[in-house]
Amino acid sequence: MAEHIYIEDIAHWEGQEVTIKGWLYNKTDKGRLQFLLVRDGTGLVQGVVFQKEVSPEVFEAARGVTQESSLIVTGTVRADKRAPGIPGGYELSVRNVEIVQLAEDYPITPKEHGVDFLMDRRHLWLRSSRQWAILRVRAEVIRAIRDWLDNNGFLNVDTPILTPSACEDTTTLFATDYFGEPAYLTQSGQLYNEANIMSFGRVYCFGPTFRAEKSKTRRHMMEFWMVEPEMAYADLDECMRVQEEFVSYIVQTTLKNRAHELKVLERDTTLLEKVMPPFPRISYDEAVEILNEKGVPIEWGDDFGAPHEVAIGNHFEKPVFVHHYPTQCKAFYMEEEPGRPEVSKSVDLLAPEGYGEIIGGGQRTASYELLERRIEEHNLPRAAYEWYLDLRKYGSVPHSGFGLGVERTIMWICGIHHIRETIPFPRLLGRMYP
RNA sequence: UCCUCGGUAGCUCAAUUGGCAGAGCGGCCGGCUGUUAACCGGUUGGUUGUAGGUUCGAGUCCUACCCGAGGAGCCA
Repeated sequence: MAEHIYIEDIAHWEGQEVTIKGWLYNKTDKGRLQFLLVRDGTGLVQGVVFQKEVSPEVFEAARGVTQESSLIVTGTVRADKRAPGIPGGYELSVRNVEIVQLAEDYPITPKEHGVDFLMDRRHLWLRSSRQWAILRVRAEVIRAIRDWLDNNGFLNVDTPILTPSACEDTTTLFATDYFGEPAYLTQSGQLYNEANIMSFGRVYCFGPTFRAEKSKTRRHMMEFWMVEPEMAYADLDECMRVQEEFVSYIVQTTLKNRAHELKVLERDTTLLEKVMPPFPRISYDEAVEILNEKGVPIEWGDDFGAPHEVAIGNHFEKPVFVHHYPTQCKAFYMEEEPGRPEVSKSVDLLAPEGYGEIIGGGQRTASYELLERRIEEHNLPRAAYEWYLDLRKYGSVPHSGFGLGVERTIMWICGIHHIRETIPFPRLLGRMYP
């Protein structure tokens, strides 16, 4: 009885008879020779079926099996340089083929398809090599995020998804009914993080966040995942130091553990390999100068649009910090720069290669009076923020934090064009199926 | 919300000035012992997004609507 193995381990089984349980990815019919490309979730391997070497029943099964049928193949593992697959280089001399279920008219062929067609069939599109590779990178990025934070003094403290009010005052919220009271899907766990650090020192929350903005670009989704570390007794410099260590670890770990997947994606990893601390740091003032020199005009005081982020990101080979944005561009809780209240202790991290902002963060104001004033200036409902003000009343400390957009990070690492492919079932403007 | 582009066979697309709606792929049948999105021969396949209008004649022109894509703003 042949042992059931997974394709990712196939190199360990050379010369032995094994069983692989999976689905038919593609087939080449050469008459008396059938090539079955089989996937099992861990990889892709070619089964070779010679008519002379199997029973007529088995050969008929191999000849008649259709794309995406579920099947169990048994055969001997053989090294062969010609063998395609992931990891490739090994193939199966097939002795037996058992069809579990014959798929009829699988709609997604190995040929070209349009976005609308594929998105309507996202539940099936996930089986394609490219999607498989991206989502395996996603899992690795998430694991790296948790590993680094867990191993560097951060405690995972969960923040609520249903919230009574806006965390930030700028963006649109998804509203729902909470037994007669309005409730909103969270757009950030940050304010709760700030409460949590006063108990735990360094914390992070990690979960889905929701923005009801009608953004229709390749970089936006209504539902996306964000990891938000927050640190007591950390200033802006410390915040940047943590970010560059964190991001470098995520990138290097993924390069190491997901090399096959990045190869499937034909990702040129030259620049990713250089993602190591320190990252260049420029002030908003310097960024404005660079932009105007590069012919992407901007006036001091304006926030960056996509073209500005891309231009600055492309100016450097590594991710670049832009710090001290104008106070008016950033959220109400940002700390002011002493002696220069028109700028805040904020920092964004912009990825190279045109991927734009992947982190937003900074030092939060520790002052009760300043926070109180800002809440007023932003016309926020004071009552909803009483608890948040309390944090400045009982042992306030300088503190900093940031939020990393998981999907944008995956886009950058995978080198892909659109954010919709970085999550299994994207929630986009006008699209919530499947 | 605004701007731009698009909707023709299961899929990806073509159709000249308004004049017989086509090709490749897929499917099916046949051939092939090394294919890598195989190849070769045959075959199947249409309410041209919807509703009106102009015209001898509309995929093509006009009006409205629906749907999709890309971008802007905003953001991660």
